[in-house]
Formats: sequence, C-alpha cells, structure tokens
Amino acid sequence: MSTSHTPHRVTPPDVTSAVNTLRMRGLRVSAARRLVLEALYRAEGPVTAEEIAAGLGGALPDSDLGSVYRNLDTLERAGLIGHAHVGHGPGLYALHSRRPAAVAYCERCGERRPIDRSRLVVLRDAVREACGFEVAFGHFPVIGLCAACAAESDHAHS
Amino acid sequence: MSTSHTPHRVTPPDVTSAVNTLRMRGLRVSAARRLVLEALYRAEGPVTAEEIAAGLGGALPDSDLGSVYRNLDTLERAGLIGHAHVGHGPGLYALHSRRPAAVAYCERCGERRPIDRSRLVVLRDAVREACGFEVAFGHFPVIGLCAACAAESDHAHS
DNA sequence: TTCGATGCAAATAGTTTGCATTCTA
DNA sequence: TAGAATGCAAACTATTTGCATCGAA
Repeated sequence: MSTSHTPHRVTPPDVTSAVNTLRMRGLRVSAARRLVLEALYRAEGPVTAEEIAAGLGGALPDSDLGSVYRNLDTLERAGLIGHAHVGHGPGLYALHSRRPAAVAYCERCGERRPIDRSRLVVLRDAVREACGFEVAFGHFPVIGLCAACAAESDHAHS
Repeated sequence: MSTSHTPHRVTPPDVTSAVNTLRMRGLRVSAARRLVLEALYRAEGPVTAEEIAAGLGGALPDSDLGSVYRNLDTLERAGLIGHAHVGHGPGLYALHSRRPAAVAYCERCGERRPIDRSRLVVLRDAVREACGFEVAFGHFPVIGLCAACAAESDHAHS
C-alpha cells in the first residue's frame, strides 16, 4: 500500500536537518521559524500554538502568535509536522514522530488514551467496510466516553 | 444493555408534546424557547444555531443568537435534542429522531455520509476492544477521507 | 535587491456570559 | 410576584488576515 520512499511525513532527527529540509523546499529560515521548530523538537509531545508563542513556558523566547500559526501551517505543508483536534480545545501540533497514531478522548473527563498501532488496523478496516472512508485518526481523535465515565453514565438516571 | 424505558433521549412527535416534556421538567415555555423548538421540528435535518436564530431563512421570526444557544443547551439537557460537530464548522443541532446514528465526514471534499446503524455495532465493538472507550459517534463524527479523495491522495506525489 | 516572512493589530467565527428587564408559572 | 428566561452587548477562544517593515538568500 505504501511506497518505499516517503517524500512527505518525514521527521528529521534534529532541528538542523529540519532546517535543511525547509531550504531544499525553497523556504526561508527566519529566526521566528527556527524558534517554532525548536519548540516542536524540545516539546515531549503535542503542543498548542499558544504554548509555542509563549516559548514553552519561558524555555524559549516568546514569539508572535499570528506568526506561530503561519509557521505551523508552513511546517505542516512542508511535511514536517502534523496537528490534531481534541474536543473543543485548541489544535495540538507535533513532529510526526512524536504524534501518537491515534488517540481516544473522553468527552466527559478529558482522559486522552493513545491507541496501539496494531489495534488501529482493525479499526481502520472496520470503518472502511462500514462506509468506504479512510479514517484520519491522526487529525481528529476517536471521541467518546472512557470506560469509567461510560459505566457512570449507565447508572446515572436522575 | 439498554433498559426498557428511556427517561432521556425521547423525541416527542410534535412541538406540543415537547412543550409538555419541558413543563414536566419544571422548565418554562417562553416564546423564544418555543420558537427554537419549532425550528427544530420544522427542519428536515440538523441545523446550526445561526440558522435557527435567522428563523430558518425567514420561515419563522428571528430570535437572539445568544438565547438560541442557551435554549439549545436547555433542550439538550432536557434530553430532547442533540448536537454534533463536523470538521471546523458550527455545531449542528437536531431532534434525536432526526439525527443520523453516525456520520463519516471527508476532511478534503466535505462529503458527509451517514453510517448504517447495523454497521455501527461492529465499529463500536472494535473501538471498545482497541481502547475500552464507548465511542460517541453521534457527537463527533468519523473523520477521514472519502474513497475518492483517498484514492486521489494516493496518487498525488508532487 | 528582491520577495518571503515578520510583527502588530484588527477581523473573523463560534460560543458564552453579565446584567437589567420582561414574562411565565 | 418570585425567579426563570430574555435581549442586548460585551467578552472570550481559536484562528486568520491586511499591511507596512524587515531580512534571508
């Protein structure tokens, strides 16, 4: 199904080589852009544009939120990063290598639980069979109730 | 799994009996609230708060958007209606009986395809097995690429 | 030396909220 | 006639955009 080489969706191992990727694409490497990149490499997992603009809580210099959004968009188009939406909150951005394949999100308690890649195959197949769609679990997570909240709402009948 | 009687998630057959449901719950029936209810009964499928506030395009008197949101919330808490989020757009509200059990939404072309209730069972089971969650397909739809867009993006390698 | 990118601010979309007033029960 | 609900406006969150200026290539 997937070709051996992957022109997009690569995650260079460090900022320097990511910078090279950008230059190869004819994109300029400004201070602000490098900062966004640095934040994404420094972050353990997915972060919001807001958090990046705030320098990950002071670890890096602040930057303009508008420019952060523009750069996140640029980096995503360049195939370096991806983003996901969880519930009603802000978008969560991360290097492809640091994004969970899929996440289940509890709309009651907010629990976020990553889903194994192996389990995903079954899910993906089930959806394909049900409606012919290729699910983008990476972009919008599976939303529902975690086991605990589901059990609780089964009881609650005021 | 489901008890025989259903105290919430009922959809009275007409506005009048919905109004009774509200009163039984100790809720008042104001002109504005009745208007929202009327809009939902008149609408063929899911509608936005904006559309309701605009009287479904003139079919009904306009109402205040803020109050519409408050009333939609009230009606949802009363178990009369539900809402779903599709992509980044506004919330879609509808009587329970007029909401599809689940919808697949193509994030490329915007196609919305309802999913059969029978197919849903398999999906729900697959998710439960994968992560222990009870999926709320009704609230946030399955997001991905429709068959056509998926095929196209398999080819596109600029 | 040219465009691409920036920083700032204003605009946007969707939704929520504060508050004085109105109206239902 | 108590207090629930309204209408209006302002606030809010997440994101986009216009524009003059700056700076990377």
